[in-house]
Amino acid sequence: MKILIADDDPLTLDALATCVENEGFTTLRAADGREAVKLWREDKPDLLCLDIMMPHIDGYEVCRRVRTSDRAVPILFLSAKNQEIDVVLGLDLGADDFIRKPFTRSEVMARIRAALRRSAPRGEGDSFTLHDLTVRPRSLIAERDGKSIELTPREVSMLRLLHDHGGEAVSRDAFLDTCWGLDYFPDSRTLDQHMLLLRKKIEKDPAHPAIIQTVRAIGYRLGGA
Amino acid sequence: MKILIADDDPLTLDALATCVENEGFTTLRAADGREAVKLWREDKPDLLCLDIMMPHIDGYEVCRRVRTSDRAVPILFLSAKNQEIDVVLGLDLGADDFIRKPFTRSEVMARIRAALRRSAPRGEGDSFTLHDLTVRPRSLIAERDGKSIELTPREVSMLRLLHDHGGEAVSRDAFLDTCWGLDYFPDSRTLDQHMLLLRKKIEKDPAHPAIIQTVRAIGYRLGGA
DNA sequence: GTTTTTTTGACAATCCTTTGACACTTCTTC
DNA sequence: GAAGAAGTGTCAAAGGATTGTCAAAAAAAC
Repeated sequence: MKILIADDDPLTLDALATCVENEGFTTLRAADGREAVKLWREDKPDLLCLDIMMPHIDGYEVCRRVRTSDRAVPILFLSAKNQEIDVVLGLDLGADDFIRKPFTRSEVMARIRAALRRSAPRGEGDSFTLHDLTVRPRSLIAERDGKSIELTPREVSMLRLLHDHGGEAVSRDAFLDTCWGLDYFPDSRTLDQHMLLLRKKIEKDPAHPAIIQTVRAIGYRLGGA
Repeated sequence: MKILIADDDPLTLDALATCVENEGFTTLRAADGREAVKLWREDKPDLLCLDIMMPHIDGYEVCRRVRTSDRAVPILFLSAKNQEIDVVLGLDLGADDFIRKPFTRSEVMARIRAALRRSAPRGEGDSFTLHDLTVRPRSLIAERDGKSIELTPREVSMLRLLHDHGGEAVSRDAFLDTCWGLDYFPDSRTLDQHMLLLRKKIEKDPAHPAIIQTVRAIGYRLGGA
């Protein structure tokens, strides 16, 4: 998980970045708005923390530019100590939350985690995660603890369908509709067989699936937690 | 759209409620936490605005209680003028946003709309609650205190029938008609057996059912709240 | 043409439902 | 009140349906 932090005050920037890094995230640091936009383009962070008052391009403007091409990535605004945030403007620009200085370390992390949690089930785009697994559709690969697992296109498609339902059960018909053709005639064990292989690949204990749980008479769903 | 507003200061309560109503929402007004919980149970609002400092039950506690049976409904916290909000605690309890007094009318509405927007696509669908139990038909699951109980399709169907009668007794014939086929001939213990298993699953003390009460010579009903 | 992926069919394992026997409670009737 | 009737709770086990699993064939991809 990469988090972009933009602040023109070096002290604040460093304090924030350190705090975020200690929680296990990677950080991208930007000293002004222009750099923030550049870094966002290049590295596609999973979340942005933007100070509002910055040289060249202010936080609002960064948010506006990002939102023109990504309306999903969470954006948090930071405000200086005695500076009013224009909350209404921020929300209209698509901001997700606001953090007023002075802030505590735990408050910042709580808000970041909350924003990530809210945004997690979306992400139409590239990679997505389920449990401790990161799936990269373009590479047909899933990663856990740095080790990669090769997947087939159909398997990725199945995982994405599960992911997009975020914990809700997905019916067998939905699988066949989405991952196969609509007019498919499944009087067979096709779906089960694919589940079997998929579980053998991604589950730590395929006999007791933690990621893909079966919902009898319905289909399958992502395991809780 | 119903919005619950809880504040022990009548002036604030009225100002907020009026403001929200002018935007086309219906409001439920609560003067303290206890009333807020009661109103929530009865009317199932689509969003909650909770003052933190309130008599009897404070905002945190209201949030905690609501979250035990509904983890989806957006909850916003209000803070008095010179009063610190425990943001970390609030977020951990499942709050969605915080509004510090003094607030402007447009800020409040922007935050409310943003919270509703976020919650909309997560539409829990046709899930419903009975007592402290949240039933999610699509996953064949009931949840209490975050722990989930697996159900069968028939059990979900039985619970839904009970729920739809909201406290009124449901006849045994109605059960057989609705949850089984119409032309079913049950001179047997089928229904009782299903009630037995269902109670074992969802009742804290199956010997003394609190959720599913039997009405002799009629059928069953939801236990009084 | 070789390798990978997908599909199929047979069978086993599991879960859900139903049934029958019996115990228990509540209501009716004497 | 006591006895019987009706209604319900409980258990164990049978029956039916759904899903898991394997090996191997078919199809697709390289």
